[in-house]
Amino acid sequence: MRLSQLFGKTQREIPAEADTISHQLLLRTGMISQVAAGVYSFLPLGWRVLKKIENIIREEMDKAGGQELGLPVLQPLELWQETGRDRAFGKGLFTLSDRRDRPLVLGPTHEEVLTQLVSRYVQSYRDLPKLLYQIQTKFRDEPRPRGGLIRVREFIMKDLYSFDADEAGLDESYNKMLQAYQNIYDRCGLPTLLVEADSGAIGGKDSHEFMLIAESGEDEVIYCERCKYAANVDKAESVKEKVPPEEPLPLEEVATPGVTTIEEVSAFLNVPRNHTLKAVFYVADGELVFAMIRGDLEVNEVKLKNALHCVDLHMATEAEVNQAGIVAGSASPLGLKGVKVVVDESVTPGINFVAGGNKPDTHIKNVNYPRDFKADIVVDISRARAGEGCPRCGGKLLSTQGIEVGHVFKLGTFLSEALGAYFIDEKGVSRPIVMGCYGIGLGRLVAAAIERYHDDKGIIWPIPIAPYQIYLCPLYREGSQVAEVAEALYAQFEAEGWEVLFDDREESPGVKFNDADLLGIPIRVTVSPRTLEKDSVELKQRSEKEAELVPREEVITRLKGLMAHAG
RNA sequence: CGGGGUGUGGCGCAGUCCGGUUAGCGCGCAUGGUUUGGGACCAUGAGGUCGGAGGUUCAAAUCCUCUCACCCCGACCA
Repeated sequence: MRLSQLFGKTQREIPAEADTISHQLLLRTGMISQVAAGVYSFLPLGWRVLKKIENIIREEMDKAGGQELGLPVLQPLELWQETGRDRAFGKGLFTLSDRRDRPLVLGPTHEEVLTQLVSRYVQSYRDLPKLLYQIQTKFRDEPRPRGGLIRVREFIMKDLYSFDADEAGLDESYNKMLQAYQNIYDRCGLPTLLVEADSGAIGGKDSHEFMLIAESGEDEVIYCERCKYAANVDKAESVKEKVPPEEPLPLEEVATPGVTTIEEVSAFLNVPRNHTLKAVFYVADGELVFAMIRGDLEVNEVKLKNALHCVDLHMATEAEVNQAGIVAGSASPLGLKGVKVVVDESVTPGINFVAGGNKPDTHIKNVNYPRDFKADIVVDISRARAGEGCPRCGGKLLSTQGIEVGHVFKLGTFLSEALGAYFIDEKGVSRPIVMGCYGIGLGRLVAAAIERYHDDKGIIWPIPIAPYQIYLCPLYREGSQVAEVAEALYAQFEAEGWEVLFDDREESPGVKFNDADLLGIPIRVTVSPRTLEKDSVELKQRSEKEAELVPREEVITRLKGLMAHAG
C-alpha cells in the first residue's frame, strides 16, 4: 500500500476526547473515528488489525472443531422473554419496534437465537456435541461507554456456543476452548492471565476470564504469588486475618456521642477494627437487606448479589434505611424485624464485637452470633484484598489491574430448558442440551494490545496483528537512486507476500520517521542516499532502539528471518 | 441516574467574566519556490450557521431561558 493513497492520516495532536492511551493512539493513527458515544467507524488501517485478529480467531475456532455460521442482529423481544433474560439485561438491551409495532431487540449476544436454531436440528445424542460460532456485531446499551474501544455499545464479537449431551461433554468442550483461547492470545503476541470469574446471576457453575494485565485495566485481579490461583476480585476468595474466639461477655450499652464510622468507633472505644461489626444496607429488587461484616472488611457486592439471587442490587439511601426505622450510622442487628439479614462468615466466630445500638450516639459491646441476633443467610460476602491468604495454598495474595479480553462460561441447561432444546439420549430419555458460551470482543482486543504495547512515540504492534509488517521509508533526494531502489524493494517485498506500507510521500525524514513510529509498523526499512552509498538499506525494528545497516542483497534474507522469528 | 467538565474551520486552542466594526492563533489543507536522517522554511490562498432553539438589546461567540451532544468520576455492567 502506498501511504500517499491510504484513506486516513495521522494526527499530530492528541484529540481532546481521549483519555486512555489506546484511545488516543487509535485516533491519532487514523484507525478509528467516533460516530456517537461508544460507536466507532474503522478506517482501513484499524480494520486491517481487526481482520488480522479475526482470522487468527477463526483459524483457532475451526481447529478446535468449531463451525462458523451467521445469525441475525434483529431478534424478536419475545424470544428474550422466553428465557427471562430481557429482565436480566434490562436497560442494556437495545429495543425497537417494526412498522407493525412488534417489539424487536438488537442482539447483545446470540444464545437465544442459536439455541432455538439448534433445537430444530438436534434431536439425538448422535447430533452432539456441536461447537457453533459467529463473528458479528452485537449491541449493548452500556450505561457508560468509555476508553475508546475498551467499552462500546456496538462491537464485533466472536461468540462460540457449545452443545453437549452431559456435563462431562461440557467439560471437554470447555477445556478445548480454554486451549483455543490460549492459542489465540499466544498467536496475537498478547500475554494473558486465566482467572476465575463470576458467572453472574444467570451463569452456570464455572466461568473464566482472560485478562491482559495493564495498569489502565478496569478490572482488578487477585492472584497468588505462590500457586496458580487467580480470580477477578468480584469472585476472589481469601483467607482473612484470624481473630481468636473469646468467651462471650454480657451485652453492654455504651454512649458514643457523634461516633458513626468504624474508624471512629474503633478509636473512641479503643477496640481493634476487627472487633467491630460493620452494617451495610442494600435494596435487593426492592427489598431492604442488612449486610453484616467484620469492621475491617468490605462487602463484595457481586457475592452479595449472588447470595440473594436478585437482579437489581444497590446500596440503600439514608431515606430507605430510615423508612425501616433504623438509624444509619448506629445500625444494629439486635431486634431487627422485617429486614433480610445477610451475615458474612467473618462474623460467626464468637468474638465480643462492638455493634451499633440502633439509636443515635449509642453502641453495644459484646455482641455475638448467634446468641444475640439471627441471620437469614450466612455466606462469604467479603471482598478479597492483596495481602490476605490464598484460599488454595495459603500463600500471599497480590492484586493487579487487567483488561478482560475473553470470557467463557459453563451455562448448563437453563437456556435449553427455557427454549425447548432437548435431545433423546442412548436410553431414549429426553434431556436438555448442556451449553457453554465463549466470547472475545475484537475491538477491545485491539485496544488492549495497544495498552500493552506502546511507548511515548506510538504503537508497537506485534507482527501477527500489525496492519502492515514493513514500513518502507525512502528519503528522496533529487539525482539519487532512492526512488528506483525503493520501488524495486516495494515490488520485491510484495512478491514475497509481505504486507508493506510504502511511504512514497514527499515528506521530510522527521515526518516519515515519526509516522512510522506512531503507526507502530514492526519493521522499518529506510532507503536514502546515505544508505545507497554503501549499497545498503537501514533496518529498524519498532521494538528495538538501534537501527542496522544491511547490504541490499541480504535484505530479503534478513527480513525472512525477522518474520519467522516473530511468527 | 448522581457529581464534574467541554462544545468556536479537519485537529488543538484563544476570545465569553466586562456585549461593540472584517471571530483570531498553531497544526493540517491548496498553489509556487527553497529544502531533505527525527514532526523544515518563505510567499500566497481556501475553509467557520461560534452545538441547537428561543429571548434581552440599536448590537450577542459573549447576557438570560430551554435543549442537545460529547468526555471524566461514581452508580451500573455476561
